Amino acid sequence: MLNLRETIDRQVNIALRDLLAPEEVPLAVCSLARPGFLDYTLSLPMKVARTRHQAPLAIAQQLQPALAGMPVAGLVEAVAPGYINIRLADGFVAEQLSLILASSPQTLLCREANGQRIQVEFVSANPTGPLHVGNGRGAALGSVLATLLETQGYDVGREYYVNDYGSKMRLFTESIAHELFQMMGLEFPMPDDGYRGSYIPELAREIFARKGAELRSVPDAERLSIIEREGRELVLTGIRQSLEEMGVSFDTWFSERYLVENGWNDRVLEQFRARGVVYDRDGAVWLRSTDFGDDKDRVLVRRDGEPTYTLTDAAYHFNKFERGYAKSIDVFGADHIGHIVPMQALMKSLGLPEDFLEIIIYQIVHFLRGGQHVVLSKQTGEIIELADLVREVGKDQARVFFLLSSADSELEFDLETAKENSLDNPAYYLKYTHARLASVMRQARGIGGSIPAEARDCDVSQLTTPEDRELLKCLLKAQDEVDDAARTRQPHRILYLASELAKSVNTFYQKEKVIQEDTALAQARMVLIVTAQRLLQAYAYILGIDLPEAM
RNA sequence: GGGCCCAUAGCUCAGCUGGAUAGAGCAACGGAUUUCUAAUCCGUCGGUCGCAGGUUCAAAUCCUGCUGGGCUCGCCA
Repeated sequence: MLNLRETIDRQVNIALRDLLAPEEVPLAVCSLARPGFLDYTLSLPMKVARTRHQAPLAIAQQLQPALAGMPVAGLVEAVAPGYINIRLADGFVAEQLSLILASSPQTLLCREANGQRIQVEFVSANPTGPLHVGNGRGAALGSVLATLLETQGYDVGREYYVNDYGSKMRLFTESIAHELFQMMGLEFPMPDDGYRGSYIPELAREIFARKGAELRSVPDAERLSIIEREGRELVLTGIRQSLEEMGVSFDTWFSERYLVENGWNDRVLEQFRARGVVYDRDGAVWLRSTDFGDDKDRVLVRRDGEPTYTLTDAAYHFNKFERGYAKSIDVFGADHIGHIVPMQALMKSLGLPEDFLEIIIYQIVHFLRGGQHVVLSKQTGEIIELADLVREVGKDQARVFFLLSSADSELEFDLETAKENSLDNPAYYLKYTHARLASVMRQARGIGGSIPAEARDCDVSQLTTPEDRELLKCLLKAQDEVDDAARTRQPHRILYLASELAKSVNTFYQKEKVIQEDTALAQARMVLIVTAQRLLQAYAYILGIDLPEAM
């Protein structure tokens, strides 16, 4: 599908080539005019009025004739206080509708492959327990962002970083061991900061059932590594499963342990040494990260010889780079907000490209039930596991509700509303709208009407009501909006676009009859409905939600 | 105290490269149903865009300061 702004800008620049000074050219960009209709507007006259010592309106009038000749233009008007409004030519609009009809929901909003590889890393919760409801927001944002970037032609890798090395993992293992050893009639002390969730005894029982005999026959040290391996696998299986239930899948599950055991830390440390950005102090190895914008230097290797997460993070991102990614977009929760500066300093100190790492932080989610804030704790009996949430409200409802606000804003997730079939539930609204359109198509086919596959001959001039024009506007601006959403990394905007489209469809539906005498108007309306449905499906594809044929 | 995020209608939130009268849903009130799905639609009510400066022909949008809320500041990850 065409990016209209780009297309129009190009034609504007050609039309005005001889009328603009070089420094004025960048100002010749159009945007969608505000109130209704399909006009694209150029505010250039007001921007150049001062340097030209002319009234904006006079400049607009002066440029108008040249623009009137553009292929995209139907009507070009100079209006006060100095805008030039460009109404699209009907033939051009019909061509756009044709492009939509010729596309599948998966390809409709897609641009050509650009050969660049981008990784989106998201969720990446420690494999020391099941996913928490809060992880759902990262799952939704990351998965939709990944698909959104694919529409822009990127080769996207979805990755989950498994933090299966280090002190957290040891605590996890020892917490299970404490339970498990009891079952075996042995003793193992519960670590001070051990994990105390009810899933720990469950894991212990599970491992005991599967590996009990083996555990009896091996020495203590080996027992712990068996427990660690088994515990990790069980937890990861659960995590993978609850993400799948939310419609989220990954291309790679990347192990931290793998990094460490395959010498990536050492490699990166050597690199740091070669670049002269490390020093030894108090028995530890430090990175001079303050040279790269950090507010303090960071320890890379602890006094006890163990690598810090800082070193492993450096190794991990260096590894991503070595795997051929031009960029890594990491999606983190608000508790990682303080990591941005140190992480970027790390990238700089490694000599990675300036724009290699992008970090998206999403703010916290508040859950509500019946208008009351839900306190997430086992004591209150409220659900805290993502899997339970998805089971309660449904996959699509969960995805949609996690996208209800921009990642930068905190989010209120109302569990009751998510289950309701009402207007304040966008998931149902989208589904209902699609089913309604599908029903119209069925009726049209039933009475021998044809569903158009081609719109080039569609007489767009028939579409004159505000409802017609509003729907056309939704269709034509779609690619521009999606490109913007991808560029600014704002997946939630796709949900808003879909809801806006659905609203326009329903308003149109209520006001205008589609199935009627076979006239030019009826044909044009049918094209409008079919393209609207296709676009709705394209948005749903990016959002990862399913739209039913009937409800 | 430092860093980052947020502050827009009674509530929850959108608001794209600054542009023409600041939008949506909910809530409140009033309408539409012999009809292609009323699980819908229309209308009314509702705003000093946190405050104060600045830049600009033009600021919710950009800059500075302030106020309030959130997250975060480990040789944990």
